[in-house]
Amino acid sequence: MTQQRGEETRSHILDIAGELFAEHGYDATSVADICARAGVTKGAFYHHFASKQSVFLELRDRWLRPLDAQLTLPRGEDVTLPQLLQQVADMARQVFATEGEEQRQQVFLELLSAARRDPTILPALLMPIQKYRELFAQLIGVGIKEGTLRKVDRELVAQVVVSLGFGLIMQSLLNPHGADWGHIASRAIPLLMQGLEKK
Amino acid sequence: MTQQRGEETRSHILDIAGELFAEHGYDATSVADICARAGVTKGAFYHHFASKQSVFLELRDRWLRPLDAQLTLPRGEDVTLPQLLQQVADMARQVFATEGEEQRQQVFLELLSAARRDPTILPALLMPIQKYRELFAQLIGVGIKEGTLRKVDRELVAQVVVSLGFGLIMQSLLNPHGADWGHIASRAIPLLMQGLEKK
DNA sequence: ATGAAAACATACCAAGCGGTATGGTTTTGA
DNA sequence: TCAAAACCATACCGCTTGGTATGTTTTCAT
Repeated sequence: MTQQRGEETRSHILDIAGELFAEHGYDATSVADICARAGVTKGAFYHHFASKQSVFLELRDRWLRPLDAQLTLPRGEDVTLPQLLQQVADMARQVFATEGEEQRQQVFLELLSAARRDPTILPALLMPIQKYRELFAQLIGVGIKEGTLRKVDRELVAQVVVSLGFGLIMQSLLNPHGADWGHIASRAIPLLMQGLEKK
Repeated sequence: MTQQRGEETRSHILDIAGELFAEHGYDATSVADICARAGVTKGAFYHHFASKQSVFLELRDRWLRPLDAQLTLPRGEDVTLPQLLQQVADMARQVFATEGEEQRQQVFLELLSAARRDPTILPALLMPIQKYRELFAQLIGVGIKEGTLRKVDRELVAQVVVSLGFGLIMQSLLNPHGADWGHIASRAIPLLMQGLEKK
């Protein structure tokens, strides 16, 4: 059976590998590097993991799982649209402020390029995006029925919102301290909703 | 002096390297791979290029240059805002339709991850984005003075537009045939401009 | 206490990498 | 025509890499 000490070093190796992948990328990180910073030798590493790639795959699952959970947050039956929007805006703000998000975003790039070489990763990356899109489409639909919003193509609007979020994340990744991305994100959504035209 | 045959094989190597970098990524592409597909040997390769990295840097310049040129396109003194917007929308559509764009977008990812390890690349990536942002901000300013648009934070709107474009590009990269991205892009901009609120 | 299984360390390897040294071939200009 | 320069091929090298084989220590149920 798996013992306690083993599980600790195993997850420790996983953590360190995550750090290094985020810092230098997957290819540029050698198994020796991981072992060195983790304070372990290759013997320990290959006792717990079959290969370097298997570590990456396990990290991928670890990073993708929370995305699913976050999706069901702003749901609810008897809430008004403005409330929901505020919730979404706050959530967007949190994405950029939460501790540990920086690393996750860095790894996101690694996953992106990995998805090209290994297409089996792609659906797992696409799924949350699609879920978000559906969620927003539904939200817009509610707004239209409420009479709060004009009759617009909800699919298109949802696509726009998701793309906007995507772009903001990417930019914050490129230039983390170039702007207050959380602030921008939280202001962008109301702006989108109230529109630009005069009156 | 540089001779003709030399220039041909040189640019041929450059092309092949571009293909392979787009297909498998920079790290996963070996010099031997490039030589093999290009139908040359290492002798030819290292006669024309100092290192593998220098090839990448030259490709980077080749890919970044057209971005600059495109930026000055929609300028002009005596054009109205609607005209400009249509121009921008059409331009956005072209970004996704142009032949060879797929490869450029693939390489964009490579540049993104490379920018992390080599921060000297980053400014060259950030510059076009900032230029676009300034351009749009100026555009919005014109619209406001014209009375076509409400008084809004032009910096914020510009940021939103750029982020939206960024997000669309990234999504089209992830899921090239999942949607008609050109169509979405060309419809998103008018949507942004006319807003969402009733009346 | 003890033996077996789990956890880890050490030493090593074949393969592939970017890059070089050197020598042959083609082109060019005088 | 002919030497010099540009062009390209072959063979090789030092180094790093992911991975393995094997031995040693730690843990734990009996």
